[in-house]
Amino acid sequence: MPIDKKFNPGEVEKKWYDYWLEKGYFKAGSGSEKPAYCIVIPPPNVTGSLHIGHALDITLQDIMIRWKRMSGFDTLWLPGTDHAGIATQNVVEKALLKDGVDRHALGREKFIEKVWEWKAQYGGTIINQLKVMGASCDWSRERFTLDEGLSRAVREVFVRLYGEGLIYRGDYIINWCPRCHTALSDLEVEHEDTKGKLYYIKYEFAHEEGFVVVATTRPETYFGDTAVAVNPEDERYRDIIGKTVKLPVLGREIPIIADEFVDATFGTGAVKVTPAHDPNDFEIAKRHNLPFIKIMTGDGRMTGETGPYEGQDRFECRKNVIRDLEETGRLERVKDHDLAIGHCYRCRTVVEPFLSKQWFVRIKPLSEEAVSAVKDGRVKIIPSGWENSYFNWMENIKDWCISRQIWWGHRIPVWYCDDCNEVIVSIEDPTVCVCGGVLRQDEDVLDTWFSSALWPFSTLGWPDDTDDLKKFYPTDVLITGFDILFFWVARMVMMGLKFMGREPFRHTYIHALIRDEEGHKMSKSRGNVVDPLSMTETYGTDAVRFTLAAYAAQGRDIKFSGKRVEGYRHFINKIWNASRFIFMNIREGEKIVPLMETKTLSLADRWILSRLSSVAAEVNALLEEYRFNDAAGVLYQFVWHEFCDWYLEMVKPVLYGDDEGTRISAISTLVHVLETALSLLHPFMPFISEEIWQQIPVKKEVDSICIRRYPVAGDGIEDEESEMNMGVVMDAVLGIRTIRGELNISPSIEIKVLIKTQNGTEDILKRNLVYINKFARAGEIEIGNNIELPKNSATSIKPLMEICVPLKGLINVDLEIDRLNREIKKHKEELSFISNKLSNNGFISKAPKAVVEENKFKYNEIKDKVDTITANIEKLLTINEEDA
RNA sequence: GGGCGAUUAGCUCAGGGGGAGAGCGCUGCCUUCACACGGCAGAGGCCACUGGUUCGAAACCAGUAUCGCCCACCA
Repeated sequence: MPIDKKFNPGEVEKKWYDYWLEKGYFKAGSGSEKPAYCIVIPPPNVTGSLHIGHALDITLQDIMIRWKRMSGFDTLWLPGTDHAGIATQNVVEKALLKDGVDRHALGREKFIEKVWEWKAQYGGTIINQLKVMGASCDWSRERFTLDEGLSRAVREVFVRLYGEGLIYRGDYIINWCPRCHTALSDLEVEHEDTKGKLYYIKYEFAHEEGFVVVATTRPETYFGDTAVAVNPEDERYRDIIGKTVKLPVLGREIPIIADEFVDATFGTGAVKVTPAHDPNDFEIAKRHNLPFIKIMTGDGRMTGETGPYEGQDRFECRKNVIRDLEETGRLERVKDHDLAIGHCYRCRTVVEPFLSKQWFVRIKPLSEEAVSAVKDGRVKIIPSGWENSYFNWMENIKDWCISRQIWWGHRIPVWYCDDCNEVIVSIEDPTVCVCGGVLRQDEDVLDTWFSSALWPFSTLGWPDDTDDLKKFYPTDVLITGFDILFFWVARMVMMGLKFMGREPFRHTYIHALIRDEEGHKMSKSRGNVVDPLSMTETYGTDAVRFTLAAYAAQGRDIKFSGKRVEGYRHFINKIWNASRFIFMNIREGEKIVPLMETKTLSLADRWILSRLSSVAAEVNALLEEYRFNDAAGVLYQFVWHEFCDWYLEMVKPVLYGDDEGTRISAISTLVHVLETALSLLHPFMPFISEEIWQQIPVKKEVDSICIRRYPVAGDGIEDEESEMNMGVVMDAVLGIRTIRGELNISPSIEIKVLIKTQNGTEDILKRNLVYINKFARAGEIEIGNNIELPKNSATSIKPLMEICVPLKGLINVDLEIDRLNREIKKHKEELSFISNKLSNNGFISKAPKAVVEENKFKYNEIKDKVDTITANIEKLLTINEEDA
């Protein structure tokens, strides 16, 4: 029964993905009796395209979902996309600009229409790419954060938080991106260590001779100064508190005040206070009732408050200010100074601290509960190392600025009446004010992360009490990268607890970042981005998925390269060819006997079935703990080395032999192990496992491997004795192979082998002569407890046996002597190590009995081995002498 | 400034108180009827450093060094 010589991933992937969709296997059924298992996808940006980080995310989630689906759960993997306010607006804005269209000229409504058009055109891209990766999402439940339902959830949450006083509006210093023209939350600012300068500027007293020197990194902000502050304890400045100084150029008089905040040891100990452009100064100003003067516009240009500098760009202005101060002798000195400059996380522009009226979430009441949820285990963070970061952030959390001065997003559901100053906060759009006046909706939209924070319940139908919500909330696990732990994970916990009264997910598995081959972060500017889709085209999706899983050890970044994927493609190839081999040996029209009905299982059959049992148990246990790399490793080791290298070789004599009974058993075993192994592998490599499984010529209880029952220990046969006996046979084979390999005995030469056995191994070996014969290419094999070993021979000592290959006419005796000497050296080192232990009274008295016994046993074993090898060397030396 | 992580074979990394592991690479042999994207056999490591705990440490603890990351309003 034929199977293609080569595995062709491209064709197969498309075929089976379509098949799965058509059959509706990914659809969750709320009515099902099965227990629920749910994962919500971290919604990718709707304008985005799949990068390698997504690929990892998706692979791990799909492994969990496919595993649970096969394990009898009603699984829901809920997919969707995020409107990604600033990012999307920027993308569309740029595209329009290319056509010479400015968004302001277009107007708000028209612009938003354009974004929706854009979404319609490109929004499907990333969804299709998820499908290429094999993601088994329930596409019938796909959501978008700006959907009607989700928008309703957003309004509901806003209105309720406002009603409870947890949302407020006010003038505060926020982070402002002059390019995106919007406020940003603290999280959206990325600090970058920069080598900057500290400028020392002289402020002259207004009514007497002399001056005070202040130090600043942003000299251009001095136009907004409304005071100079010193520490009240600072002796140097005690006398000048209360005096006034004049600002250079402007001549405006400002007071010298005392405030505890000032660190006397930094700079000159005197600080310029710029309340509208610095968060600390803002606080100082509130304490001292200082005025707030805005010196910069929203796009980073200087205002009329800066006199001659009006209209200049902030950086240009800085240069000019420094130059002018220097020319007028007011720049005392300039010092190198390292500082962290904040950049917009969407466009990399330097952000400005900016006084502005914004909306905020009072976050402390929400964060406290979110902390307890993790502390008492309602939410488990895996790996647990991230808990500290989570607590640290939650405990130092500051109010969340949620308003954005952009157009694409959920518009804030607040209306103002120009006539009576009424403020209406409402879920439904109001038409007119109570006073009959005209209402005007707040111009701002909400932070994208505000809607993402609701994702685990808004997608399930909240605020309605839907069946999905009842069945699938709380979800089981959230899988994502650590980069959005605060942005998203933490906020979902807060919002889920607040509005559902339950945690949004029981586990959150935080995976590492994928880096390039050299360990650098992948970025477009660096040009080291690996495109996962071109990888799947080159190597096949299964290989990419398996690679990602195999490298996804907890807690460490993954260095990724095509070379590694290539390595695992070899594994795919191995699986394909092993299957091909099995199919080749099934006769035309042959009916495969179910394993349970076979009566003549050989040692090899029983051994591989026992191993299969252990492997199934291990894989399940490892997946339960999100140890993807270990699970992948166990499967790799089992399939390649145990199944292919040993078992397939061992059945060959049976398959080509003429004992029909053992052949039938072997075929049953082969098919059973193949089918089970493919099932175990399916979550990791869905396509090839389906392709091969579909071709296995047995009666199937289901139409796809993806809904087959996931194997457990009972799918094999636990048989310790067979594993032990097989170990003996393997030892014999390995011993002979070592001799052959190291003494370079050509494979074409058939050798004679003598094995001197002890303690019942004689029987085991005699019963399994066929294997030794084949693996060792031994013609004549003599086995027995009391056989005489010839002098002129190469030897290999294994537990319970001494293997002997007569050398006469085969090889150089010196070569064997060298080899044995090397071996004896190794053993002697080991021996002295153990003997040191055993002669240590502390060890004998304090170490566990079993450990002591084990060491004694080992000592004797190695001692015997050394003695035997020594004797063998003696014998060989005698021969050399005789020859000479 | 605070916190976290890493340091194990040439490379990439698992492991985690009693025998140093894997993959790739390397060396030798093998074009054997599933697979050369293969098979067999090998070589290769004071598990970063210094102390401590212990009968026993690569593992646990403390410190040091180097690298990386996260958080942070000292102008």
